[in-house]
Amino acid sequence: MIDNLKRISDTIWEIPVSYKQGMRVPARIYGTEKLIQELDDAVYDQVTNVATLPGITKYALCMPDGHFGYGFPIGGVAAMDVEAGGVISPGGIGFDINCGMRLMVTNLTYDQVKPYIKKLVDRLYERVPAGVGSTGFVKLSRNEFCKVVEEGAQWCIRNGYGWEEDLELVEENGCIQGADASKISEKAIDRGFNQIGTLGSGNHYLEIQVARPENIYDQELARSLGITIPNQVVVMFHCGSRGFGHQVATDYLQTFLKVMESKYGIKILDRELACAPFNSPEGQAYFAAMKCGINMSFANRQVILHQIREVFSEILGRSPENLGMHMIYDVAHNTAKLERHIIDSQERSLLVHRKGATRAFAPGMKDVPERYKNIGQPVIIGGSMETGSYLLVGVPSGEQTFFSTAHGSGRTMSRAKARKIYRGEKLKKEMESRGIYVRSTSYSGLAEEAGGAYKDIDDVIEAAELAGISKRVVKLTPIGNIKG
DNA sequence: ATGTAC
Repeated sequence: MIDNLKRISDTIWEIPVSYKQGMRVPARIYGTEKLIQELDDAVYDQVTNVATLPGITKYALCMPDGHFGYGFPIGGVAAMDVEAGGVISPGGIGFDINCGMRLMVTNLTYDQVKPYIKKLVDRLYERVPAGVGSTGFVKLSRNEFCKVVEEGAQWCIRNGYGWEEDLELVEENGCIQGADASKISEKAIDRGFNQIGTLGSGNHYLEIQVARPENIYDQELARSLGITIPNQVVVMFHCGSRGFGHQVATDYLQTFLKVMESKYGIKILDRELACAPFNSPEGQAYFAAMKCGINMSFANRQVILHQIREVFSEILGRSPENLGMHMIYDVAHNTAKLERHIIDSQERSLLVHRKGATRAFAPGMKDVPERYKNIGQPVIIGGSMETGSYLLVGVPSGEQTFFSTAHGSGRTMSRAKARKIYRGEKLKKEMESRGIYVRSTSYSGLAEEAGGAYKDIDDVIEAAELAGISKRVVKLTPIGNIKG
């Protein structure tokens, strides 16, 4: 397939509209030659299917961590012009609505934390429920849950889960406007109301990490983001909207399949790309329901953050304030958001689908928190539990991807294949011998997340930087991990 | 990702 691609630069590859009937725009895949060679052929099929969707603007994009997903590739970005019949598609957002990353610093060094790492991880494992079907300690009535999904992390702050200062460091200040609980099903409420403060399973995790001096790529940017001492300990976690978001996506996929062709005359190449015009009753209902998923996820991460502060405080015998447990940022990587972008020197309203892709706004842009205005929006990219993760910032040349970048390493093999190759018990021991203490709800789940089942995170980040869609600041390496 | 299937 690589021979059919037009090489735009070392890290940008294009599939022309002539590739497939119905493509409205070319597809562009980001990656080094090595990453492109490793890419599953199904991704080409998926990203070119996306290029046929009504209203798609400029390109159907796939980020350097791209891999096969439901309908859209994971790593997919598609911006739909809502004034030109553009659609909204759950497959372009993901079942786990507002799956995302949160990162917090401490004022502790690796040497200070090392003696406590097992205690910390064991206690975090108790206090942050993980695994399929786990429920949280926040007891809510169904009515109160409906408030949470409309108010997001702001509800949490009012109810004592976190600090006022946290909110400005969450995308959308922790509450996206326009969430409407009357647009979600009873079934979604049933699945979600006891899931606030839970990690989930699969690739969801909570990790204690170190910013080693040799892994800081830009000293000044690192300092501006709060990485100020050598071997500073930070806490990163990855989770989403649990069964709640999953149910919202399921509900509206069904709705869209019913009306898409009969009512709106939209023909698609893959049922998994079910969609509706953004400006239609069904499209608007899903948009408002999806925003409930976004807020549920912000609330989920806010409560987990609170739990982490409590655990560190308990184990280390100091208050969270005294431990300097301030947030760096919380960023979503499964959303569709209405944004203004300049297309061919004209400002347009675009619904930007980012599915396994992170918003990466440049310095000076509206919606970048005041304290990061001059350096750009922080981007948190979770690697595998063995290899490490990255903190990056958005850059002006990110305009080419509607200011989007990668979200993780990207899998290179199926979960089933990883289970055949790796053993969870052995992996746990090996990781421990390398200084990473890990707790997991399932050994098979652990095997699925082996570092070897993922692309090389360094390659992905390098590709994103060379392509000019984000700039790396620091690589963070794990010392403790709780695996969902 | 997910009460891992309606």
